[in-house]
This record gives sequence, structure tokens and C-alpha cells, in this order.
Amino acid sequence: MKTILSGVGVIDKSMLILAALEQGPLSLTQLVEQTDLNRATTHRLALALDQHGLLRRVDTTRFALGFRLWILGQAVPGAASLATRVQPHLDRLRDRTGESAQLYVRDGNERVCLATAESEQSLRTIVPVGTRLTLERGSAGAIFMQDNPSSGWVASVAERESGVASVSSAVLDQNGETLAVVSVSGPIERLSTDPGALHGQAVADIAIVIAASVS
Amino acid sequence: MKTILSGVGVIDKSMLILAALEQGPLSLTQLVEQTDLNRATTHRLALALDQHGLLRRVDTTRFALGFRLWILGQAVPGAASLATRVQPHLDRLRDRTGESAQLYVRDGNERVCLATAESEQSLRTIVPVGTRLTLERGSAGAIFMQDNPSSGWVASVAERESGVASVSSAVLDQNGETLAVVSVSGPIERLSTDPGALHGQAVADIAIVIAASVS
DNA sequence: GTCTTGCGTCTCACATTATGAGACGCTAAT
DNA sequence: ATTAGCGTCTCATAATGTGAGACGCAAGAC
Repeated sequence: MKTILSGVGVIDKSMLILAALEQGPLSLTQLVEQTDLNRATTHRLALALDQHGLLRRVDTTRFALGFRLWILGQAVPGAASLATRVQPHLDRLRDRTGESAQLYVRDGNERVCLATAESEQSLRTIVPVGTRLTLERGSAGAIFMQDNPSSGWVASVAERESGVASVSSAVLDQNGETLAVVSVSGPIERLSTDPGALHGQAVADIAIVIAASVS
Repeated sequence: MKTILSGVGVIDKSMLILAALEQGPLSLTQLVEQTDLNRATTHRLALALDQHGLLRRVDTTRFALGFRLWILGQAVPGAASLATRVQPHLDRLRDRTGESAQLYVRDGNERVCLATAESEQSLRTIVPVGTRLTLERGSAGAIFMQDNPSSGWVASVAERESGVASVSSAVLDQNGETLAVVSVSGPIERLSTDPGALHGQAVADIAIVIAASVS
């Protein structure tokens, strides 16, 4: 993930620390290595984050993400319920198209899979919940990069991964901004080099239904 | 919630902002009112948190917690799985005692309910998941306040709420520190003024089982 | 139509904080 | 006994974050 410079150095550094710990508990020295921050600074910020519950000490020498993040995460408007309410629609899209379907939200310069319905065919794309992908490739990335999103669709062929094609559509919020992106993906063998012709309308239809159901 | 002073002012202020937004989206002016921070400072920190995904703008004038918190929350070691693994044990404790059972984790100067099994009796205590309670009252709070926790139990009668009694026991991690607290609570009519005699052993037994199952 | 109020946003001089070099104590390895 | 590497802490200083106040905009009052 690219380093974000927000203009508030302490927040930038703190986020580096939290991001480093996403992979699992780390010692102070490992944190320093992964964040490239000064050791005293890392120590001081880690203690402060610990006091706020964003970090906690495990087995006396390592830091891990703290429960406060889980609690704040539960309070994010729509995050958990977005995943829950969207699931039946992704299931329906998977059934209608025969391909794997996913929902992505934007997270800085990446997109993250929030919910998924896997195709039952033996050859299929698998994108686990929590997977983070670039915005720079793939039809879902292209949707997030649009300045003025519409309720059309975008297709891509072999952009993110060779042999894979996908179609995506924006889930717009009430202000016409992209809240999430719904996608269908699978092998080029089935989706062809024109996946939009096959499934674009189905994806766009489901995106509108999802938008309505999460309002 | 008491204001925490960690020694890093920007982190302290940022956490005030995130905590204020836990209740739902707020305008800048509302944020300023609830955090008692300077408006320019609040604005600047809110923009920085937005860039990191911890906040997001909703309907052009309000801030809300951002998806990055949900994602980081999913990465907290054990948080979601703690709730999941603990559930059958809370159900068993509820069945064995006939009273509502809860699991709490510490969050700064409060405790938060992570999982619950409600009694089926018509008179029962209800503590929804996510509920935040003080450490200063109740048997679970007393456990969190202990300096050197053991695998005994603590009972309280009409401390947090009149008419309610409870028994709690610490779930200890491998370092002998309190990872969580398991509790049983209900009306004094059933639990008597000596709830520990009735259910203390059952709660302590389950706490040990839970500790083993989340290692 | 004009004026006022309150909002979000931005600037920048300055006060205050955060930084990080280096010291310290501890433990494990040699 | 010595060395290396860890976590922790201090404090002089540099750099950042603060916040008063200006600005533009929109809505409400008159």
C-alpha cells in the first residue's frame, strides 16, 4: 500500500503502525523495520495507541491490533450490514450468471472485498473477503477511478490476472457517489473477450437493487 | 467515556473525533461541539483521517466512521473468532444456570460486551452486543480492575443496576492477564444476595474452558 | 432584494508538541 | 566476562500542529 501523506504527521505515522500490524503481531523492532520510523517515535506512538485500545501488548514483547478497532469497526455505518444485506443479491447474481460475484469498497488507493458469492463451477475465480486489490487494474478498479460514476458497467479482460475477465458496476449512494462496486469475474473461456455483452446488464441491474436496499 | 491523555496530542484528539462518530454521522459543527476541540483543528484532523479511510464524508456535510476501521477491526487477532468460539460456551453457561451470560473485553476505561446468551426466562437481563459499561460497577468491572487476576470469581448485587445481581470470572491469557470476562447476570429474586454461592463455580469453570479454547 | 447568521474551508504566525540521538538496564548469546 | 540487541526513557531542539481570524457560500429573516 502506498504511503499516504495527509498533512498530519502523527496520523500518517500511526496508520503506518496499524497497517503493519494488520498481518499479525509484531515486536517493536519488527514494527520499526516495517514502518521505517524512528524506534523511539514508534515506541511512543505505539504506547499512545495502546492507551486508546487501538493496539494491545501480547506476550509481553509484541504489539497487536486492539479490540477498540473491532468495536469502532462495528460502528461503521453500513459496513457489516452492507455485507449482510448484499449477500442475497450477490448469491442471486452468482446464480443468474454462473460466475463468482464480489462486492468491493474503496480503501485509500486500494479496493477491499467486503462480500463474495463463489461460482459452483470447478473453474472459477476466488476472491476471499478482506482481499485488497489495486484500483489500477480490473473493471472494479476502473469504476472507483471514474470521476462521475454512472449506472453503466465496465468490463476488463486479462487486466488484473491473465485468463480472467470481469464486469463491474457502481453502487451509488444518494449523492451519486460510489459507495461500493459489484463485480462478476471468471475465466475468459466462459466470459469471452466481451464479458460486458454477456453479463453487463445483470451486474448493472443488481448494482441498482443493492443501492436501493442499502439506502 | 473519560478523556484519555496518552501524551500524543494528535492521537488523543483523533480518538475524540472517532469516539464522537461512534453514535452516527455528525456535521463538522456537531463534531466540534462533542469533542470540544477547535473547529479548524477538528476540520484538519477529520480531513487527515478521511484520507486514511478512518472517516468518510456522507451527504456532503457530515462525517462518518470509514470502512478502514471495519477492515482493521477484522484484522484484530481473535476479536471476531473470540466471539464466535465463545458462543457455545456462553450458551452452555446460560443453560446450566438459567441466567443470561455475557463476555466482556476491556476498552480503555470501559468494558464492552462482545458476545451474549440470553436467558429464556421472561424476567432476565439483556445486554446487547456492543454495549459499553463502566469498570467502576458490577462484578465484571471489578474483575477488570484487579491488579493480579486469578481464576476465582467476583459477585455483585445491585451495583450497576438495582434489582440485578451478577457473578463474573476472568478469562486469562497465556501471560496470566485478563483477556476477557465472562459473566452471568439476572434478578436478585433468583440469584439471591449471594449469587456467587449459586453460580460462581459454574462461571469460573466456563472461564477456564474459554481460556483454553481461545489459546 | 438585502442583510445577517452560521456553515465549511483555508491561511499562517507562533506556541507547543513531537522528534529522535543517545543513554540506560536487561537478557541472551558468545 | 563481554558483547549484542532488545525495550524504555530523557530532553534539547526542530518541526509540526494549533487556532484566531478571514473568506466564500447558502439559508433564513426581514
